Amino acid sequence: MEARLNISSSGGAFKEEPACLEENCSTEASKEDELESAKAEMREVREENTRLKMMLEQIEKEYKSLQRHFIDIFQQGTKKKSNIPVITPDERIKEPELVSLRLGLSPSEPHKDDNTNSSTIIRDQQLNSGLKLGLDYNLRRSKSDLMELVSDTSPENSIEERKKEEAGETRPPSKVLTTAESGDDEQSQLSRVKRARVSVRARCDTPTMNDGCQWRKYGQKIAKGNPCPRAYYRCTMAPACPVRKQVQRCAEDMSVLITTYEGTHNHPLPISATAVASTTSAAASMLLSGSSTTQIGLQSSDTTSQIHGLNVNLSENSRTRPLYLPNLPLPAFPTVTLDLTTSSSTQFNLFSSSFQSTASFPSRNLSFSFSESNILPTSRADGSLSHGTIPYNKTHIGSLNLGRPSPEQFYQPYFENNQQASSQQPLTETLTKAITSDPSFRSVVAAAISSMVGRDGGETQGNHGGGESFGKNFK
DNA sequence: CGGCTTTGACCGGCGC
DNA sequence: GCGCCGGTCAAAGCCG
Repeated sequence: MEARLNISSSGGAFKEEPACLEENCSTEASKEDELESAKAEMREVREENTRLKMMLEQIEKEYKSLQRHFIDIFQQGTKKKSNIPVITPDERIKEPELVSLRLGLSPSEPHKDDNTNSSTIIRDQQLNSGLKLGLDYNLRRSKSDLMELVSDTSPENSIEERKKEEAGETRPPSKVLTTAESGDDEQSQLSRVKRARVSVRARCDTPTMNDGCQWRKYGQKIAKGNPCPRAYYRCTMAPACPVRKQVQRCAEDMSVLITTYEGTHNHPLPISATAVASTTSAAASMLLSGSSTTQIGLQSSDTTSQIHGLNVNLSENSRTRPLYLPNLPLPAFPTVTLDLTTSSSTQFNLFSSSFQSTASFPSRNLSFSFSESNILPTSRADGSLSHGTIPYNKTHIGSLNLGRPSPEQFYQPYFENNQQASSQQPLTETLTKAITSDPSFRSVVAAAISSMVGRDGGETQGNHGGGESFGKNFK
């Protein structure tokens, strides 16, 4: 703001101090002018402050409206599942790992005006600029399409596999991968996309996380730099499912379990597994979409910003590994990591890292922060959402718990206090549903993510398979 | 008995 | 070419 402290050079009257020098009297007069201008400035500041307060009130109203909607979803979910214990605020306080979506202002810090206002502008600008972004996992598909529903790190990949299936090819999972990796440049591109991995870091006491899928261990290795063995699992829900995962404990913090998913399921999944897979798919898609986006606007060093309450960490760490992955070697393929381990602020970090050859995959470091003081969203028991659901999920919800109980505990720190049916609902599902069920939420997340991905990120998303998975348009 | 885990062997990529 | 390392295979054993 321009300071208008005009120093008047006009002479003033010398009434009380006739002996004063002309210079001193001139200073006295200019002080009065200064006082006046200061008063005027204060008035403007007050008006500006009033405007800001009004804006803040409006934002708070929007936030509370969203929060009510959030709570409604949560309560409806708990009502339909009468055996689900309702989480009381006290329980939430007791459980440090309990995470809840904090989109918008933090209740504990509701007056961060600058961030809020600026982020509102950013959101509006980005939404007006035709943002295309999505987080849902496309529940509108037919059952046949479900064969390629989840972990759609690449729609092309799905098409490729579908062609193989149509041709009656039955290859061992490893053969499928190796076949896809050979060939011309286009196939090379596909393979690069195909090999995108999603790593999930979460505090977990059990050997593996319960992600809703059935896995069979097929190998174990001691990886260099980590005394903890790395276990290799293969999806056994379908005979030829190529999806694999690697499970390894973090060397620095043994309580942190690092699960890396790779591949695309070629079979329908239970809704719990769908949630996890869709979330990882979204992360992978975001990473892969970044292959054609620029880093304009990103700072060279790791940056944390707040956009609508989302802690967005942007980093260009294509060469530097994250600090909290000190013992993981740089993988040959782009990797997105969902970090659910931050206990203090309970952050949901999402970043990609680890590029071996070139930085063709721009690194992303998102940190979705969740406030402990908010209510954790719980999906409805019937999975009904505004985005619709698929008959498969409805008919298979009951079957989720019929099979052999998996020893895995997904996001166990949270779910250990909720051992009823709600414990079968992975956190990612609730988050996904919470986001996808509310356009405002989607806008908020869209603004946050788009600010990181860049303007062409949405377009790139759309090019990844006509709206499949993460590439769905928000509107 | 079927499915799973364990574990040593094997293979291929990569760097020197 | 050689060694290292990650990833996979497959036989053996375990378990419900």
